[in-house]
Order: sequence, then C-alpha cells, then structure tokens
Amino acid sequence: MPVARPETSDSRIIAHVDMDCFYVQVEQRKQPHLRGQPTAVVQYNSWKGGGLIAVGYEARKDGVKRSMRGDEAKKVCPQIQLVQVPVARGKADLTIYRNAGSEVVSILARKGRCERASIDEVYLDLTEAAETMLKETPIESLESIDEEVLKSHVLGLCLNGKDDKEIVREWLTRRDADHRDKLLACGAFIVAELRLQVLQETEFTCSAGIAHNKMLAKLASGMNKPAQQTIVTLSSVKGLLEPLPIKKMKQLGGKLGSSLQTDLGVNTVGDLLQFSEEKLQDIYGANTGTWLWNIARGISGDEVEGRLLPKSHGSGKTFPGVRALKTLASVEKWLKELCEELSERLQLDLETNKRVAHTLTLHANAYKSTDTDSHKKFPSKSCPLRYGAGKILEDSVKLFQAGLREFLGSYMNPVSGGWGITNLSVSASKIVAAPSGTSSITRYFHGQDRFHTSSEPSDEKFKLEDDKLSPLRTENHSASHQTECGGEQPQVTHDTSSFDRYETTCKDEATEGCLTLQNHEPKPRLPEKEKNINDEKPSYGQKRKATKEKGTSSILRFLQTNSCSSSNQETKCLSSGLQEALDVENESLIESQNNRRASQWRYNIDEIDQSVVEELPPEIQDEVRTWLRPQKQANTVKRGSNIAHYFSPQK
DNA sequence: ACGGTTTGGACC
DNA sequence: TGGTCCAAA
Repeated sequence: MPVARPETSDSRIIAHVDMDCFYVQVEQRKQPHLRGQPTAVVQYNSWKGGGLIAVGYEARKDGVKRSMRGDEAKKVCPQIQLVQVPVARGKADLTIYRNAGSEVVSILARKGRCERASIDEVYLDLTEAAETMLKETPIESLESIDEEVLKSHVLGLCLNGKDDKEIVREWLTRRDADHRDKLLACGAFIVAELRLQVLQETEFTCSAGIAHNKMLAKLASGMNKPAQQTIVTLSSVKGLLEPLPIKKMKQLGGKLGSSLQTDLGVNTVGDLLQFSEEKLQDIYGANTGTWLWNIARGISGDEVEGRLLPKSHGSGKTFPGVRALKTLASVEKWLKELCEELSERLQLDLETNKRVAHTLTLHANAYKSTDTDSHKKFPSKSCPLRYGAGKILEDSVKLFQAGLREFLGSYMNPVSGGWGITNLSVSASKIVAAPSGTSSITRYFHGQDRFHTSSEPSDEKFKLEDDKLSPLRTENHSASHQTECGGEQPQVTHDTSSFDRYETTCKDEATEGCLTLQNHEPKPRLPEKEKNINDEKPSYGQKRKATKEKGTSSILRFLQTNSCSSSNQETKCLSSGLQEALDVENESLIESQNNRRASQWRYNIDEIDQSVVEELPPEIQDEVRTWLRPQKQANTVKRGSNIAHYFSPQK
C-alpha cells in the first residue's frame, strides 16, 4: 500500500481506464430498452427497495446518488429504472459483470502492459508504445486527428470555449513541446483509439486519465466523466495537487487520511508539502512517510503489474442484524452455497485459464451476545485447497468449526447459542499456472464431483483437535478428529444424501454463459484488423467511425503495425518460431510470468502437488509424475524444455 | 444494524 | 507463514 518508491524523473506513460457506471452499462447492453433512461442497479430489492450499487448518468442528473435506497431513488426520480443484481444460490452473483470486465480487459491489453485493477478499472503502461509512436510518427504529420483525441481534456491548457478543439490540436502537435509532453500526447492518441475499440466491440463507454504515473492517471480518469479522457501535463501537476483535498488521493480515503487531517491539520495535498520527509517518517514510519512526501509532489514509482486475471476468488455474504446465523446447521447451509459458487469459479478458471488455486481460506464475522466485553474477532483460517465442491465444503466446515471454537473459547458451548455469524466468506488464493499437458487432469478435476463422495478419509494435512467441538454435532454431523494420536479419523460424515444431490447438481452449468478473456481474445489477430476497419456498428459508433477512417490513417497504421509487438524484451529475443509455439502453448495463459514467479512455481509443484497426486487415479498419477520430475530438472538445468515456456515472459 | 461483495496489499 | 487490518470500488 503506501510503500515508498523513489523514481523522480518519471517519463513513463501510464493510463488509467475506468468504466462509466459499469454495472448500469452492462444491464443496459443486456436490455437495450434501458438505454437513455435513468437507470440504477440495485441489490436485494426486498428491503427499502434495495441498495444502489451503480447509478447511471441520467439518474445522477436527477439527484440519484449511490448509497441511496431504491425507495429514496424512486422519490427523487420517479421514472428511474431499477435493475436487480442477479441472484444465484441465495446471494448476489456478479458473474455477468466479471465477464463483461474481462471483455474490456482483453481489448485494453492489446497495447502495452495491462493491470486489471478491479472489475471495471485497468492500468496501462504505454511507455513503449508512445515512444515508438513518437519516433516513427512525426507529430507535425498528425494534422488529421481523431475527434476523440481532440476531445481530450488537457490539464493546464487554457480553453476559451470556442476553439477548444483547435487549442487541443495545437497542444497535441506542438513541435517545441517538452519531450515528456509529446509522449503524453502519443499516449492520448493510443488511449483514444483503445477507448473507441472498447466502444465498438463491447458497447461500453469508459473514461481515462493519461499521466506519468499511476497515481496521477487515476486522479485524472475521474475528472471528466463519462466517456472522456484527461491528460495530466508536466506543468499542471503542482497546481492540480495543491488544492486537492487529501481524501481524494488513492490511499488516503481512510484512516491514514483522517489522521493526516486531525493530527497534522493537513487538509489538502498542498498542506503536506510543509512537512519534511523525516517528520512524516517519524509519525507514520519510514515507508509511509516517504510515500506521503512523494505523492505530495506527484511522485509515485508504482509499477503497472502485468496481470489480467484475478489473484484470488471469493464468495461471501453478510447476515446483518437479526438475520445472523445462529446454528451450525444454518452456517453449513450457507457455506454450501458459497462453496458451490467458489468451486464453479475455480473450475472455470482451471478450464479457461489453466490455473489452479492452492489455498482455501474462510473468513467470518461474529458476535457474542453473552459477553459484549470481549471483542474478539472471529479468526480467519486456511488450509490446502482440494478441488471439488464437496471437498471445499467439507474443509470449509472444518475451518469454521476451528474458528468458532477459538472465538468462543473453551467455556461456551457452541450449540447453546449466544453467538451469531454476521458475515461468511470462502476464498481461494495462491493461484498459479497449471502445467501444460494436463488435459486429463483437467478432465479429472472436471468430473471429480461425480466420482467422489465427500466421505473418504482423505487429508492428513488437516487436523483439528476434537473435544470441544463434539457437542457441536448435530443430527447431520457426527464430526471430528483425533488430533495428536493420529489414529483413524472418522471424518465428518456429512449426511450424504443431501450431499449426493448436491454433488450431482453442481456439475457444470458453469461453462455456458461464461465469457472469459480467452474467448474474447481475438482468435487470430488478422480478422481483428479487418473488423476494425470494416465493421460498422450503426446503433453505437456514433459518428466516430467515419471520422476515424478518413482522419487517422496514420494512427491506424501505427496501431496495426504494432499490434503484435511485445512489450517485453526477453520475449523479443526469442526466435519467431519459438515465439509462435509459445503463443500456442500459452494461448490461454494471459499473465506474463517472470522468473521470480518461476521459482515460486517450482516450489509449489514440489511442495503441494505431491499430496494431490496421491488423490488422483493411478493412470493419471503416472501422467503427473512424468511431468513432475523431469520438469524439476529441466528447470534447473536447461531452459527451452516444454515446461520452460511457463517461465518465459510472454505476450 | 450494515449499501453488499470482492479484491488487493501491508504488516507482524 | 498465516492471520489481521486497511482501503477501494
């Protein structure tokens, strides 16, 4: 978070792309009759009309705000269209928004390094692309310029409201401009082009900030919305930051920002300038102190991570107030729903991205109605993750029981009540690329649910002390383990009848409507280009298409000739043949992987998969071992073997 | 008792 | 490390 990173003279070109009221746009694309109407996305319509989680711009004009209830919104704007978030398994299901986000990412990732920052935000490092453009395309030759670029907001540039576009054009093409401003101008072209592609291919609008670092780009992307872009020039930084309320800065919206205000009287970023680095370090520690000192000056060396896929998957739900869960049975019922969703998403990730998760974590919030004095938090617990909804549930229940016992202490009897769960979530993390040649394993994981019930005595890794939990057993659960003695463990024997029903229903309806990066990644790039030129989207493209075609041939050319170039030096060194093989091999592996990650991967193989192997059917075990061992050697000895592809930065 | 649900990152 | 806490959207 606030981690200091030096880097003063920063000539990178960084863009932050932010989708406009994203959930609303997704719903409006799904139901076109909502277009142009005041719309908001709401969840849990039951109470007070539900809570608004996204508000369209038409509705905002009428005074509808996020953090309003559906009912309030109706009051302010009677014509408002309230769309509910999809519900699956009794909880909000964000799948369609995640998938829509992936569509966007796959487009934005065509240029430079791309980091998926959230479901609807992306950072791009366009430094190389901008430099190339500057080198190969003399700025003064860009006389015909995209409408979209001309609509850019250039901070620090004085407009008169009349010749705005001409003034922007002049700035963009100034021959005597600062080198870094020229690069920004190139970045603006590239981003405008990307935003147009996003619009044409997804029908979504977005806004963007173009600056020399992530912090400033993020700041700028929100300054002119919707569907606009803002450039942070060198000369504008000081004037931009000085009057800016401290809370507007990325990491200062919380307690740190409050502390700055109340403890130091710092209300604007400019106020921060008064404090020496040492002083700030004294108060907030070396890292945070330096970080604060830097951001006050617009300095932030934060790198754009090349990451298109999430690092974890989670599924959770809150049970506020009286809805708190008070029995183990109800907790298990909800854990089952959560684990099903998680498992489904893990399967999908495995199939489409060839990734496997290694850690399962359970989080919960709870209260004790008895003693309000001990404010003990419900501890989160984790264990190795085993694939299959049944296993995940089984382990989650154990994790919960362990946490509950710790939470209550050894005095209280869990069955006697006195406690309530207000939040429950399961998540999967430590996700790494699965090796190639795992098709049969994928199949195995895929069908695992059908072959196994939850009751085999697996899992030595996971042990609980028993005793205090025994009273927890309900009719359905004769739980528990012996700990130390390590004797046979009468695993939790879930009521298998309900389990079987469960196992058979959870197969995979998943794959149906699931858009993933790969599915949208233009299969080959060739048809893509044609599409850009020829495809017309009458309802949507507004008039941009026409202007682009005749106005920016040079830009088009630029974009096309570079569309396959790699942003990574190492990759460039590979022969084209190898590169191609690598592309095929990693077709669905979006993330670029560096060497640091390679060693991490090797570690994981040795450490974890060994135990997994024993759970596999014999014939598959053989296959696993064939790539398990040689791989290790190939890794340390020579590169270029099959598996080395996974360590090569690609794309 | 809350907008709810998801993510990511830092610290120890 | 795992677990806790923070922050953001």
